[in-house]
Amino acid sequence: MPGTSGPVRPDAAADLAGERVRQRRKAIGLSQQALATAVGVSRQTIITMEQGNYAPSVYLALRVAGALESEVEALWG
Amino acid sequence: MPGTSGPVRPDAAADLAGERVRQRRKAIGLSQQALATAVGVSRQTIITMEQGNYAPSVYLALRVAGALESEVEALWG
DNA sequence: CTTCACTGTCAAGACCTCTTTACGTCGAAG
DNA sequence: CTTCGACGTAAAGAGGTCTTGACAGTGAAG
Repeated sequence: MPGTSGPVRPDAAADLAGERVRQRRKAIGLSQQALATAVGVSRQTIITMEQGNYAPSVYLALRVAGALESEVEALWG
Repeated sequence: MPGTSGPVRPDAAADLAGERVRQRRKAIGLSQQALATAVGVSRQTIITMEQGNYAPSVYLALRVAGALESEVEALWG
């Protein structure tokens, strides 16, 4: 019983994905709302995602990576 | 209200990811149980994943991609 | 025929993703 | 000082992920 239940979360190390997403978003010049709209989710979702300690679905991750002109492995790997 | 709620799922087209995972797993020569153990989840999770219509967390996707010597974008993109 | 590995189905339960609404702060204008 | 955009927090609710355990079908091997 790894996590006992619930979505698979980040391994040991920290959850740096959120910070990477935030930096990439700012680099692209998008507001949280703009990114949210671009990937089709609520602003809350983006906020939570950047806050870390959050495991989005692969599909959301793929969309975000796309909107940020990056790759899933680069942001969450 | 895109999906109204719940994890972001695949867009329009079919959910071919499951089939890709299955083919890659067999190509590598792993049983569902072996893959499950390798990525640290239950066999049920692998079964459901190959069945399609399922949106794993990015982290699980990354582990599966790793175990199958592939990439997230290649399997779920 | 019995055994065993592999695959699949069903189901209850714990924890989580994502939504919507509402409210609070801060800095940059006007 | 008021307004507005961008960010943050809180909280309730629908629906999903992942777990465990039990049970069943298939094909290969003894």
